[in-house]
Amino acid sequence: MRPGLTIGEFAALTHLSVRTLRRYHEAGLLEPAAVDRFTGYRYYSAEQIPPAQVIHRLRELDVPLAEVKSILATQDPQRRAELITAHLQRLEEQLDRTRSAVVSLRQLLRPDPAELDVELRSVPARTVAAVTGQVAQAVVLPWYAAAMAELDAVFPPPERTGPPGGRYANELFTDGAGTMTVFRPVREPHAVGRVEPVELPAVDLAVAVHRGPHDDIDVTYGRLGAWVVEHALAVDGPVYETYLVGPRDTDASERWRTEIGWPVFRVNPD
Amino acid sequence: MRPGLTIGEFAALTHLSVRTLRRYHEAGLLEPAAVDRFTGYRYYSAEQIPPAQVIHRLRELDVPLAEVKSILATQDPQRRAELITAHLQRLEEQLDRTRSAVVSLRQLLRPDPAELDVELRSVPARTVAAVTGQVAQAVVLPWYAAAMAELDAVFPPPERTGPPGGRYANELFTDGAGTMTVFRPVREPHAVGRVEPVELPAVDLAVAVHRGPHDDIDVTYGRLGAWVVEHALAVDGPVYETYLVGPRDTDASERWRTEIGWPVFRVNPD
DNA sequence: GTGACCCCTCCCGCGGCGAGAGGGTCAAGT
DNA sequence: ACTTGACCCTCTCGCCGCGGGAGGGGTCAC
Repeated sequence: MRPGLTIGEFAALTHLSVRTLRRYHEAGLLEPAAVDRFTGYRYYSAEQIPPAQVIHRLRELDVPLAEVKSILATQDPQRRAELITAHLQRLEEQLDRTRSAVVSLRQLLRPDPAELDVELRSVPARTVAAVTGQVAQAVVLPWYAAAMAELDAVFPPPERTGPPGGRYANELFTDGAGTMTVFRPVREPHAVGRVEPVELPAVDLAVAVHRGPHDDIDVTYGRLGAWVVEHALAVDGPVYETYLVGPRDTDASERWRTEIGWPVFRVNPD
Repeated sequence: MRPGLTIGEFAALTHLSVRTLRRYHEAGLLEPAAVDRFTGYRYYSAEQIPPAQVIHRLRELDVPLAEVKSILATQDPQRRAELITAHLQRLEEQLDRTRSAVVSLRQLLRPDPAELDVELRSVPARTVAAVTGQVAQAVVLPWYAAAMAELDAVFPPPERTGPPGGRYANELFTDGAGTMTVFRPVREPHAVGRVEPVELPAVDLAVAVHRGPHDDIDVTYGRLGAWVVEHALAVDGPVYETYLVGPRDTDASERWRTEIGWPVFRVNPD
């Protein structure tokens, strides 16, 4: 009497490798229908083919094993579908990043980029309405969107005295986490919810304008950085962005204008 | 006199992390403009910002460091663009696989799949025109396309006596490498180029027809496998596919018909 | 001179898989 | 009953690119 399919047969049926099946057993993802107590041989049944395939597909979508496990453990198909769509959404975001990188790369490899106009500007201290937060790990964009929405809600157009902006710690870019502030100059800053009045200190900024969508904004950052260094300056402190024309103003992303301001100070060339 | 930018300053300018810059140095990807002989301090120059950014973008596209290195080492921009497009193409293929996995997953999670019609068929030995090869590692599809094209070229329509097919070792699916044969029954098989007459042995096949594009063909494979096991049979040997209606016949992929034949034998239930 | 930062090197962990070593088991043929 | 060869077992290591931490030294402004 055969106790079921051997691991090799099951591997052939599911198009998974033997090693992989063993790992899935070990991880508790796909328990063999029977395991011989004495030899340790794994035996599978035909009913295990569909779950094995589900795992296979999820892995092709780079769903981590732990998450696959929790998906399989979820009985409710509704809930299960949600978990899957959540992951698919993450894939979409990653795809967006990939697209950005391609655009950015093309820009970088373009033979003759137009000259970048950089202006040195001393900005006096000013008090603005702002939302500040310690943002971690890849939730930067959602946080930004929520903060900006809150700001917009609290201060309707007649209150606003200039375009919105943001102040971003450098660690945000290098480490993916750090302090960020989203702000807008308004007639009378006051505290509502997360929004509160904040005094931005006086700074000397090297300012350049990035044109178009933000896919390749890092290219402009880099060119601004190079300019700063070549002019014997050093950068210091969080960077400022001002959204002169942004997605809130026009759908035509090629008309967006983003002002980048990097705090600088003169280096003593001794 | 400052010898250049410190690694921390350079990190802020390029939005790369300090650790990552050190790794790139170690890997020979981005040599600092100067390294202090005594302290080991790395110093970078403004001219290194663009290459650093290129590396950054390529890494976002998951180009392995080794390949990034070879891209940077390539002087000829023409050649360089080729390397990059080659990688972008790989990304496209991966995207296709992802799409397939999504389709396949949906299919698997569908509550009530239609009954699968399976037929047991004894196929006598026959001699066909075939291209055979040891195919390795993810070049399966290109190899298939080339082999089929060669076959089509050698045997024009009047010579053909049936739809084309393939015979695929199971390891192809589990390990991604193995022996595959692409064949077509023709009036008079003869050797031309890689094409040669091959006698396919007689086999007992469990046969099912997969309808539609091949994205979710693994689902049909799994269901056929389950059927085979439930009918007290065991699978053995390479699987056969017959392309009743394929991309060569119609662009409407939902009308494709692929016959899957799995060699089986009766299990002694003693 | 002293403290606050910055920088250095070296080592480990992560995730999912392949690969190999070293050894036991199964089933068919002698 | 015994051999043989295919199959199965466990365990450990390597891959890739990055982060994190330990432990130690350098730089610079007060």
